[in-house]
Amino acid sequence: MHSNSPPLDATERSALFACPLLAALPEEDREAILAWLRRVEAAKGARLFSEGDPAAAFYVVLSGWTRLFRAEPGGAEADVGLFGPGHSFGEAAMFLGGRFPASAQVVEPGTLARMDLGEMRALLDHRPQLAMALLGSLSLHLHGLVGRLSAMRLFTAERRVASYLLARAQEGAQETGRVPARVTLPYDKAVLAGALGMAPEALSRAFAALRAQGVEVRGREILVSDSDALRRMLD
Amino acid sequence: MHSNSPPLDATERSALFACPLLAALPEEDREAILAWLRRVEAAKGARLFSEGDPAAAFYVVLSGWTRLFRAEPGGAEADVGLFGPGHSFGEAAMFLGGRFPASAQVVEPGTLARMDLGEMRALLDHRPQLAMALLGSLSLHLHGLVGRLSAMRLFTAERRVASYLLARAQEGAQETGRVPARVTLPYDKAVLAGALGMAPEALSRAFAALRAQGVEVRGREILVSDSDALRRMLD
DNA sequence: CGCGCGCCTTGACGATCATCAAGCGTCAAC
DNA sequence: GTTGACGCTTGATGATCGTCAAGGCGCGCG
Repeated sequence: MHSNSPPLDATERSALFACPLLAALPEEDREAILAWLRRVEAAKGARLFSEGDPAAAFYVVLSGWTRLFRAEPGGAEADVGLFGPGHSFGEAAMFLGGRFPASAQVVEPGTLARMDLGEMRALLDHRPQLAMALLGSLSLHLHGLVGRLSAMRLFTAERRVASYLLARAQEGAQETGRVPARVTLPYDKAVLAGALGMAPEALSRAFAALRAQGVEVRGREILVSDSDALRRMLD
Repeated sequence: MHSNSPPLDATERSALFACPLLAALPEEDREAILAWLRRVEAAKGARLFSEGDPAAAFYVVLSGWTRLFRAEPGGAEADVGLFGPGHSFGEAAMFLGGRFPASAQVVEPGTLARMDLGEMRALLDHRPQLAMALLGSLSLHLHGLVGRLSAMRLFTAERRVASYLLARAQEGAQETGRVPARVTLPYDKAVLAGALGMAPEALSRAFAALRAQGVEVRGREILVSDSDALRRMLD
């Protein structure tokens, strides 16, 4: 850990090493990276970097949520990523000519680990495992974008929401088949709407339509009383 | 080159080494890869692999064009990539649990170089430069998808077409500012439509609307008589 | 030459979804 | 308790684009 950076607490450390980028690294590489990480606290709405900025660092989310998006001069924005604890973002900028192709904004306050890209590059030259870890991480990001892009063209807003709820429900319900499943949104509905590629109003309407399939929304708590009904929508 | 594979002609070799994946490699690594490549001839419509298939190989396009897409049970398809001479695809599957997340179909006949993923993995362990090359290649793919995804949400079909024409026009006109610029489509319009995220009918209508900006379409030949008019659309 | 087949265009229609605007609940501050 | 801010919902409207259907154009083949 860099000298002028406060130490990580237990939760933060576990998020850090849950990250695909670091999870599989040998102890030696982990420590080399740890030595260069800086802990960053970020308030809701904070901008970590903007499209076109010189790419100085990448981040691992320790707590909170951060979205990546591109903006138009007109003011419209399109989200291209949403990252929570144990997710990394910005690594690819290292290989893309030194500029960030998107902006990053914290949508739920929390802490992040910030890693200088120059230092990362230097480490990379002597640590083959690190390159493999990066390859895995980039592949995951690639896969995520392929899923997003195709979902947007293949599924209606309502189906995308149903799909999201199902994924979150069975990820929460490790304890097999609890009914009704409860999903707790970790961010504002407007954030979810952006991630699913729709306007907040469209998300609200999708929830309303899904009441017919046993979906009950109260604030950030969502009850899914009949997950089979949702599954049937996605055939 | 693998024993039971015919040799590459000059055009094919130049496409191969124009590929970002191979261009920056030291001579030694290039030859190691060359030794394992197989030349593949592909007819129009040929399926190289399908979504869900075990990921056996990745490809470099030597001539012709190949599209990557995801399909829905209902039959709808969403394109997630379109690759021509000097482009590689499928590398990421090596790190994604052994299955292709999308299907590949040849849309313009030609030849490809096929590289076994298992062999690639073996090479990777002893050749750090190869890992760096892969990182660059994946980053490029990532960047492409970010561009696609955001363009689809931020721009109308007509603007996406205008943007495509501009990019192709000034890429073709290395000889500064020839007017009118001529763009030749290397594939069917239906393929372009898919790549731009629209139905073929929508592409046709976009072309019709762009006649007002001096765009004249005759088959695969497109004349752009006033590229400034196009640029003005994209503010 | 005429026929048929792909590929593309054009028209008509409808579905989906963004946008604008208004209203409502919750919560914190005063 | 009232006020106001904020996040969300709901309604009304319109733009964009997908879909279905019909027709045209070029081209190879008989």
